[in-house]
Amino acid sequence: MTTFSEENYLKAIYHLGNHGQHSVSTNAIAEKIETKASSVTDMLRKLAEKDYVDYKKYQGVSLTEKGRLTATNVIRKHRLWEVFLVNKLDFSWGEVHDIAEQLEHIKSLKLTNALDAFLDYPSHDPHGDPIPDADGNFKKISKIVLSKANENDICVCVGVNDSSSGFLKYLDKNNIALGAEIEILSKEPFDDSMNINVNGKSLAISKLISNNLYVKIRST
Amino acid sequence: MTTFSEENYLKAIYHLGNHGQHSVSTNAIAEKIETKASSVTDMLRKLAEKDYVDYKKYQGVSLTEKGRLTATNVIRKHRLWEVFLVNKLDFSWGEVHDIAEQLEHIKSLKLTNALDAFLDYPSHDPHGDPIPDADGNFKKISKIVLSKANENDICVCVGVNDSSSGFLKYLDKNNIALGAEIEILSKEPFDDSMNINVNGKSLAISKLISNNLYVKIRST
DNA sequence: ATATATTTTTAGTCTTGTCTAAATTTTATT
DNA sequence: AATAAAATTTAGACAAGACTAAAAATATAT
Ligand SMILES: [Mn+2]
Ligand SMILES: [Mn+2]
Ligand SMILES: [Mn+2]
Ligand SMILES: [Mn+2]
Repeated sequence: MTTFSEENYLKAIYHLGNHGQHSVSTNAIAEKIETKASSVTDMLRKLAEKDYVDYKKYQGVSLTEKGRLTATNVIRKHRLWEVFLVNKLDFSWGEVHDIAEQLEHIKSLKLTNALDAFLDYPSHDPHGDPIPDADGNFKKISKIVLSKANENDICVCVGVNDSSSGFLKYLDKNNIALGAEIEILSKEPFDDSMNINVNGKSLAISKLISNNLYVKIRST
Repeated sequence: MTTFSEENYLKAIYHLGNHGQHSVSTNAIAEKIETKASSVTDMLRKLAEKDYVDYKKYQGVSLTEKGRLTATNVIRKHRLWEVFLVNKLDFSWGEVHDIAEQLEHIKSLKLTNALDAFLDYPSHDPHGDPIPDADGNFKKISKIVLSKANENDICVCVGVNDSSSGFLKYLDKNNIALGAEIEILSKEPFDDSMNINVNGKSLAISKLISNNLYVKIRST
């Protein structure tokens, strides 16, 4: 049985290592989890002891299969609960993350599966992030960051890279939600800003915005 | 902010003191929470320090208003989550308690209230226990223990005193659920057993059963 | 009233997860 | 290759929450 803290470390290693593929540095974990590097070292030894990670001193850390499965299960629960909060309890997409951080640690396989069924087996959470199945498998979708789209492209918003409530509020204010159609009117090479058309209104967005919005190109 | 452990102690004191009315002994808490008396003493000092309880050495402990409110809020969440699991996710009433023990510690007033609304403001949980409102107020219903009913009484099952999965399974096996109509056919004074009629079938039940079933007398 | 039994508290230890400060290893720079 | 810088680990401490064993207070029984 894993503790809350162990689960948070596994999740961090998973995300930092890009789906648990490559290994991760102590400092990166410390920064992500907002703790000290020495605390991370202690925890890595413990996780290695329990076979959740492969760890050799000074060499970084990577998830074992057991660790990867634990991490994806926590992520699965996190995202299912986010869907529940938005779809069933009418929360906005900016309000759900902190609550999901708590709910993701509830231990009951039956509950997770029942929730999944109750929500009609959603494939993505309210921020466009894919929900892994019980075996930790994601379906990959081909999404690009909006800044990579070209002039005259018409795209659909399919996700956000930054789920902070500040960014989400900005999007709400400008009526950009998942599924919104975005047309690239022009791109300004000097500062990488772009003019887009969304919901009939034109809008100038900075590089910071376009780098954090995922889209799918619909047509050209 | 209260920890999980603090909340469990407050809940125990609340229940043992009969809705936080009278004071509770160290040993009683230890037994309820399945911990040692010395651990209880430590925690009581901490809870007193934080003004959740009134505590004087060797004199037992009672909840302050702040403590009572915290306890009822945890109980509120526990019972709302039980309703959610049974009514929305189709869990049986014997499966929900352990999961609710986890969910009751999730901290979000907005979530609790949204859940309450989503469930249509239920007044009782799946075991017939009343759900307090946000201010910690219960509506009292007049229920008696089945053993107190008289021959020829016709009653409705409104709750259980023992929520253990063993007892609930016994009830399920005999088709006794909340709302079931129970007729007292006869009472045996020697061992306090009774013959009842439930759903057309007659059934002999021991004192242990009739002492743990709450009913309301419907007619005579 | 005194002795005995029970309850409760204290003292000291342990584990988990965190921290600071110091030591060590690795990486980068001259 | 030697040195400086950065990253990582170790050593030692602390708080929360638990435990055991011993001491102290309260309750019970003679
Ligand atoms: Mn989230
Ligand atoms: Mn999300
Ligand atoms: Mn319960
Ligand atoms: Mn209940």
